[in-house]
Amino acid sequence: MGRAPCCDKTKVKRGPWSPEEDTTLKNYVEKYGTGGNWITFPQKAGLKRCGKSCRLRWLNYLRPDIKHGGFTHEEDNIILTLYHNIGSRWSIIASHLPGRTDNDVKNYWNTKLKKKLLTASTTSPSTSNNNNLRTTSAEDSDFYNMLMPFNYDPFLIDQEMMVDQIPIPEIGDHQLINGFNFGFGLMSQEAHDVVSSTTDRPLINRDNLIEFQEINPIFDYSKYSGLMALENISYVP
DNA sequence: AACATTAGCAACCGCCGAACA
DNA sequence: GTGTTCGGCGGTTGCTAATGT
Repeated sequence: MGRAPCCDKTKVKRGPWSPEEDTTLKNYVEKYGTGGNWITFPQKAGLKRCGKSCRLRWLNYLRPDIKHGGFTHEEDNIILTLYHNIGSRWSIIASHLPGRTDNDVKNYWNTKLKKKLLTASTTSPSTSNNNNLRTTSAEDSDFYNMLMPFNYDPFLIDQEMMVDQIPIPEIGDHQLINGFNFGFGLMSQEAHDVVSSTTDRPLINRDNLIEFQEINPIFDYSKYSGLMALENISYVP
């Protein structure tokens, strides 16, 4: 037997909110607050709505600090960067975008960003004509593409890391791969040792490269000593 | 002009974990 | 320790407007 529903769906209004309902909800919250209990809120506020519906309406639409309107390129970058780091944890991503809600970010991702990303990823880096970023070599692009089927995303190494501790770019070269400006670099053993001993930057080390060599012998990983994790990505619109 | 398709977005659903009795 | 309640979350649905045929 499943959980009891939070309210009797036959006795509450559903669907789009009317301006009158919005006003009632807004006025009540501004005057008395939410009372710490959304389930009993509708009765207290005089709304014939489910408590969850009231909560959603307030958080996603009526809150005074909500930002309406299109997303900026800067916001695009933040969403894409965080999505690569932590996946579809929309509430965390939204918390880094003042005035945006998880629902907004989720909708924006599903309707626009995902498509942009697909378009970008199907565009060969070597044919990109973007002048701001130099394109990567075909070999580097192949290298990254090789990682993806193994689900070996450098970002995932530190998935537990707090999102506000994502390493800030310092060194490395920026290269345009699949529509992203990657700040990673294949390193000498010496450089790899220095970086791994002085930062907590996620790294793919030589052992991992050897693993990849075993899994897919077509690409020659043996000439690399390490791969520095992605430092920064920015979406190329 | 009429209909079909697509895009955008608000709202709902159901699961999960924290808090509490 | 166990069961219940509620808030929060991500996935999904469904409505409306915009666009295409």
